[in-house]
Formats: sequence, C-alpha cells, structure tokens
Amino acid sequence: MKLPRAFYERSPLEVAPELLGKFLVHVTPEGTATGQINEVEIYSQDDPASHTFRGKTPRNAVMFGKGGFAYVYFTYGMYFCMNVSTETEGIGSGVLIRSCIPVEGIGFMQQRRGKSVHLCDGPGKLCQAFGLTREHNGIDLTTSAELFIEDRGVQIEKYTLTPRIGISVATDKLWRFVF
DNA sequence: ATTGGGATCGTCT
DNA sequence: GACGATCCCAATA
Repeated sequence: MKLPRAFYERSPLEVAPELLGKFLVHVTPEGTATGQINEVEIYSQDDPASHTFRGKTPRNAVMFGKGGFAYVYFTYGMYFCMNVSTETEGIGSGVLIRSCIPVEGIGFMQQRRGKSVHLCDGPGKLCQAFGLTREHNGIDLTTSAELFIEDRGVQIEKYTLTPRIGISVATDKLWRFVF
C-alpha cells in the first residue's frame, strides 16, 4: 500500500531507514517503472550540505512544505535527483533517493538509460531510468496515481551508515543509509 | 581497481 | 561568475 502522510511527517532520521526496502513506482503512458529503494541520504534544515541551509528559495520550496512531496531538482547541467520532503510545513528537510533495485519496467529503464548496464544505482541514473524530471517536482506522493512509494511488506533489518556522497561539508555525519 | 577530466546550465553570491 | 546532493569515458597500474 501507498505510504501515507504520517509516514513522511517525521524526522528524516526516522524516515530514511524505513524507506529502505520500499518500492518507488512511476506510472507513465509507455509503462510502469518500479524499483526497490536500497540507498538514501538525509538532508535536514540545519545541515550545511542541504539545499535548505540558507533558507527558502523557489528551487527548494518543496522541501519546506508538508512531508510526502517529491523534490526533484536539476544539477550539473544535465541530471535530476529526487528527494521526498519530510516533517511538517515550514521545516526544510528531506530524504534523497540515491539508488534502487530494478523490479518492473526494466525494458523502459534500459531504453532511457541507453547502453549502460547501471540502471538505477545513483541519483542521476535513477531519475533517468524512471523518466523523472522537473515536471515531477512538487508531486504529492501520498495522493498521486503517477508517482508514489509503496510498502509491500518487506522489512529491512540490516543496513549500513556511511558519510554522504558528493558533498564537501558535514562529511563527518553518517547520514547515508545503504542495504 | 582507481583516478582524472569533460560535459553542461540553473541557482545563488 | 563560480559551483554543484552526477555520470561517463579514457588512461593508468
């Protein structure tokens, strides 16, 4: 079943480990892409590595909204990354979906990813494989029939904490969750 | 297996 | 005007 608002409206430290093992689903006219989330990172309001650290802007506004919305941003001139907003309205926090295991729609993913064998194992690759772009920024994952996260009864008992990837500050924090 | 450079542009200083 | 919450390819070892 689809994750409800209450799941997201908690501290990202609580949300992140529970997102591991859940299923990201994107329904498109060509077909449905599904993947099991296996790597996430936390970005909170008072975190110098977070887009929200210097306050609300048009770009990061979704992170400051209610929990359970997709924050999809454009980066490095050519890639998109997807987060889910966490905590209540006014708090700029979220969880970056970094990687997932392809489950359904692998043919579409390969088509979108071209020659590469690496379909979903990275935030930019994941968005490309799932066909996620700026159009998906701001989608309510708790009500959308197009983009949402499902609980299919899988519980991840064992996971690893590491520093986050690709940041230059707060590198001591173990805010990356992998299983 | 690891390293280094290039692509490419929106966002914020 | 500088710099990314990245990725890919080529060169090195």
